[in-house]
Amino acid sequence: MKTKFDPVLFAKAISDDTRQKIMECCCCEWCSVTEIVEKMDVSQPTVSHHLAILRDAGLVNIREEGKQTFYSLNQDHVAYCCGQLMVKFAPEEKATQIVLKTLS
Amino acid sequence: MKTKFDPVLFAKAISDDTRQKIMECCCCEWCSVTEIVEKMDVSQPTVSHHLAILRDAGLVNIREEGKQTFYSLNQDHVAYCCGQLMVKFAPEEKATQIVLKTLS
DNA sequence: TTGACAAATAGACGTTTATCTATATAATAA
DNA sequence: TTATTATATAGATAAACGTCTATTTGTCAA
Repeated sequence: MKTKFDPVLFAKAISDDTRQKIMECCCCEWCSVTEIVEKMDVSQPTVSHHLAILRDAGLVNIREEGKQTFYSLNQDHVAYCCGQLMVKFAPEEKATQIVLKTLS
Repeated sequence: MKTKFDPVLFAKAISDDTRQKIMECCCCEWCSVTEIVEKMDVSQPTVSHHLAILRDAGLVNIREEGKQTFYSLNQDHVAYCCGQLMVKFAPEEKATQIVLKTLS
């Protein structure tokens, strides 16, 4: 069971270039905050801030280990949100019908 | 042939509540600006402003007819953008593989 | 040609957002 | 305990954004 889909919350969460870069960083692997900071050109507090926004939108998985916190992109939720966007804003597209079957 | 996909441009375009309401208005039918304004609770210039943002993101089709301008949501492009988002941020999801086949 | 209507543009204003530095919190090591 | 490292939080600041009113542009009818 998914939490209720909020299309504006999702869109806002991914609507920033820095956040999309963070999402790319931890798309296919767990990354600590420090590792993410090293790949970005913004400060550590800025990265933490963006991670909080992604977390609030349910877009990242979190694993705490000692003093480190690891993040990974929640691909499942990304796919779900994109599918819901398609249902809402592309209901007559063939691709939407197909996604709908796959996601439900 | 599609114009190059810009995931931040797309996300920004749909990241506002008013714009999403406009998108709903003209999702499945052509609407004049006046018709859209009537269904919304913002001024006509505000609607025009948001329509311009949606237009710049390629998200609406436009048809001019006399003194009226009709807009309709470009569902095809919405589906394309959502699919590209899935490819970028949910590459390992089954749904993404399936969408990819349908969109290409 | 004048008036009315539809839509876009200009400019002002307040809010939100992205960033930074400084600091706090928490965990580990010496 | 104290120092160090990792992350989060607080507060300040500047830029971006959404909205409004006023005006302009363009089309049509009288």
